[in-house]
Amino acid sequence: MSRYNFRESEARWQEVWEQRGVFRASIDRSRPKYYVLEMFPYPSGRIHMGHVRNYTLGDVVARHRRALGYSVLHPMGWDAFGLPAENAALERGVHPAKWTYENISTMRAQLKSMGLSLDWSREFATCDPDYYRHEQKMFIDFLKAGLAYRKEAFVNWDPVEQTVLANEQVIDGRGWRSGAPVEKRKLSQWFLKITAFADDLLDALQRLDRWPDKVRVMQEKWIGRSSGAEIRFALKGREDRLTVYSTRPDTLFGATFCALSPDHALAEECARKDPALAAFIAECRRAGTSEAAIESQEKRGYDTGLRALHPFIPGKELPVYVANFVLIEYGTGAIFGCPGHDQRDLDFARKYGLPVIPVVLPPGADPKTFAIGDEAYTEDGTIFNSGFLDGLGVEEAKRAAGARLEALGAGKPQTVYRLRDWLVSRQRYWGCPIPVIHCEQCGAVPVPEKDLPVMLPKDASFDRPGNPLAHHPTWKHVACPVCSGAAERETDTFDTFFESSWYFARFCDPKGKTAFAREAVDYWMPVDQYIGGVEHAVLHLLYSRFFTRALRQCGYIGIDEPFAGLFTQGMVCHETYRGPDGEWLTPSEVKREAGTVVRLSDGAPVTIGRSEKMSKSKKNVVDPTEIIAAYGADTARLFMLSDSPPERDLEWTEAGVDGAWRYLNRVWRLVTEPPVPLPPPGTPKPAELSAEAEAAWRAAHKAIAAVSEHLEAFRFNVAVAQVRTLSNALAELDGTGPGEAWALRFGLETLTLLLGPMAPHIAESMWEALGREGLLCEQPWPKADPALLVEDRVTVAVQVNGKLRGTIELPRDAANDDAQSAALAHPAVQRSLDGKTPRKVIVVPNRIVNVVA
RNA sequence: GCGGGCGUGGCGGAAUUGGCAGACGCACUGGAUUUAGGUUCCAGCGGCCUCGGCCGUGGGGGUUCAAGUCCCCCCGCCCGCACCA
Repeated sequence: MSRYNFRESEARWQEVWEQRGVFRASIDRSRPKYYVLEMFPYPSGRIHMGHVRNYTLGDVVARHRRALGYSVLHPMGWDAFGLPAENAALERGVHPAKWTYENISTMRAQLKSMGLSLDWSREFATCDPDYYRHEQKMFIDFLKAGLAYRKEAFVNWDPVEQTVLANEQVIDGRGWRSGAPVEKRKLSQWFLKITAFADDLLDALQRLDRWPDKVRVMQEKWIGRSSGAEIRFALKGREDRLTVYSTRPDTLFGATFCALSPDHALAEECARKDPALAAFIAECRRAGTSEAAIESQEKRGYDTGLRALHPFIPGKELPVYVANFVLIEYGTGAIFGCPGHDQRDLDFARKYGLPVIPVVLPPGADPKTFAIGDEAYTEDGTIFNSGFLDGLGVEEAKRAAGARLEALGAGKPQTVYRLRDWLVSRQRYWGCPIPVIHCEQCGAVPVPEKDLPVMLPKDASFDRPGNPLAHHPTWKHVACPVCSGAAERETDTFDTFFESSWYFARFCDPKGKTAFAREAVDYWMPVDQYIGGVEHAVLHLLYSRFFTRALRQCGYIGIDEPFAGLFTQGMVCHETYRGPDGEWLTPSEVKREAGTVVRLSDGAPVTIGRSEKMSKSKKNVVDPTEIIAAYGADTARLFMLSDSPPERDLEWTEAGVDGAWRYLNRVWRLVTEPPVPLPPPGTPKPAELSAEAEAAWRAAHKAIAAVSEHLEAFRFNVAVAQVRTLSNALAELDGTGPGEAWALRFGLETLTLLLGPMAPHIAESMWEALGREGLLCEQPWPKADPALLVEDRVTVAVQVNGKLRGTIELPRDAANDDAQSAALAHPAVQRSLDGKTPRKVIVVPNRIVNVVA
């Protein structure tokens, strides 16, 4: 018995594909184009199973589309700037560039071992100056177009490391490495004006009909368009006014307090005269900056002593608090509190003994007795206790209140977005330098185009706290491009989402002197199918949508939406293991033994934990390289596609990999050791087919139809099951009857073609073993004959009162009367009816007969 | 806290979108062949059962001739929340 030699085979086919350049993309106007893109990887060091899954899914799409006759673009590159490179520099003394490019070469080799149908000639890394020079020019164009600007914003500042921390690096108010209490600091930073496109980004979501609904909903919520009113409260004894935003101006008569964010200018002003308030504000700032942290903590406040005057009720004063649940980033950073109709306000009012005035009456409630208990009433109803608004519905009252505010000069209706402008400044070394020069005389001046790119200095030092670019002895000192006086470079670099917001368009012409060759971009864009993790559902995808619009406005490209189709894959998970001392163990450190799991080294008992996303911290990782070395890429790919639907989490199991491996060997035997010799390739269908031959022939056509349909719909697990169903049918054939050897060849060739996108190496070998000319990956996708998909006879279920009592065989499309009488004649039906006369019989042709007694 | 998603045998999952629940696998059980090689082949495999059936798609209610699928309420788990990428 000859075993399939995957090592020899995979290496050979990969070389053949590369030598013949079969996956090279080119503009070909005689065919429809198809651009398949998987989210490009961050070069962290080695590929992980998430990559294997992502790139397997994309490769199935790419190979399938190629077989369907499309001109396919399927490129690969590296999202190469980012924090981990700097951490490596700090921890191991490796330069970020060296670390990054070495990782890239390791990971490139790993990806190549997967046999992906990529056009490697288009590869680039975003840290290549030839890449990032273009985004520096884009930024300058954005500046000119008013899409980039500078303003002050709060950051998490680690006083020991002298650096800005990400929210995830702040743990319990302290820096993750230094342990020092994190300060909120205001820094002057660069922003991109994504809010300028808020309405368009929101409205265009409706047209992205090949995106998952959940992603569209997430983006919709993220943009968070709301209409309400801006209300300007007069302050007792002061000239200035307090501006708040509310989505519920209809509840203004129920207002019993106002509240400021701890970061509000007025709060800071009051704190200068009130040390206890200053202490309260400091405490709020320590509690964490993320929206999650702020909104889930206990509501607390501090009375500033200021009193706001109600715009509609003369003489009514509202206390002004500083409250920890008011976000500075949303609206105006100040609110009015209506405890009756907002849960947060209610919690706050109860805690501080503030009055609760209901102003929205639920339908059917009695205005004399209706009162608010522990729950605020947030549904629709009729306004009451509200002067001129009484009797209106919530929506009319919003409009009426807005109009009255405007008439009084105390506010106006307003639309507000949750979406904030994109802060792109990072105080880091390993990123694209922001091409601006700061001059005392001339202000912030863009670097002239002839001086681009602004390159990172190679000789930065990472051994002391702070931004290496800022410390560099010479790099930042330059002459002002306008007045030639002494000036300094901007030492901030771009957020790495900047690079990933346009790489997809660069792949159309990756070596061009300008960012985009219009001909190539116009031909290939948009991406027809984009594939990646849901974790990017909002930020990366929204930034890319914005960036594409900004590039269009600046004349770079002609489209708005970068990704016509989107697919978000699930995570790769694995069981977790803990040894006797509670320490995490990797799957390779344990073994299964008689139903339990023990440690490989000493047989100590191991506790099995639930399956979780593979992560270094829990050690539940399986290295793709080891799997590919042990089983081959095809087995790994097939397992990735089997069982779990691609959008759901996949559990990696040893048994599942074995199953995929056994299946491929089984298929190999089917092709190389058929029960009878196969007729030569191209033999015409014989006139006579045995019943078995006919069944196998039909099974092949059904498999073509089913696999095609499921591949289109991203149901790859079902497509794999259908391929297996075909191999089961072919294994049944003994080949001796009329036409059976022919049917077997037809079935095996079909099987090979269908398996091609999933397990491309073994499929090439099968094609060769079947004696066919040419490369399998260049064969057209097979077509199913619709006439062979339907059977002459069908099995129809027979129910009595909706319960299954048996089945009957009928000719296809039999008359309803025939179906009915056949069903009534069924012994089980007679038994169930027990002499009763059926009241009604429902016949669904070719499916079911339901006898209602 | 807010937002999003998911619950079907021991396990992963399937089910022409309202029409035979459990396709295809994994695990397991019995048998055959080979037996030191990540074998292969055959049979069985939701639960209960008086062998005629009864119960079963997280739980409870509803619509319908018919519900995993549609509607209402509840429970559990997972993910995101703006400087990780």
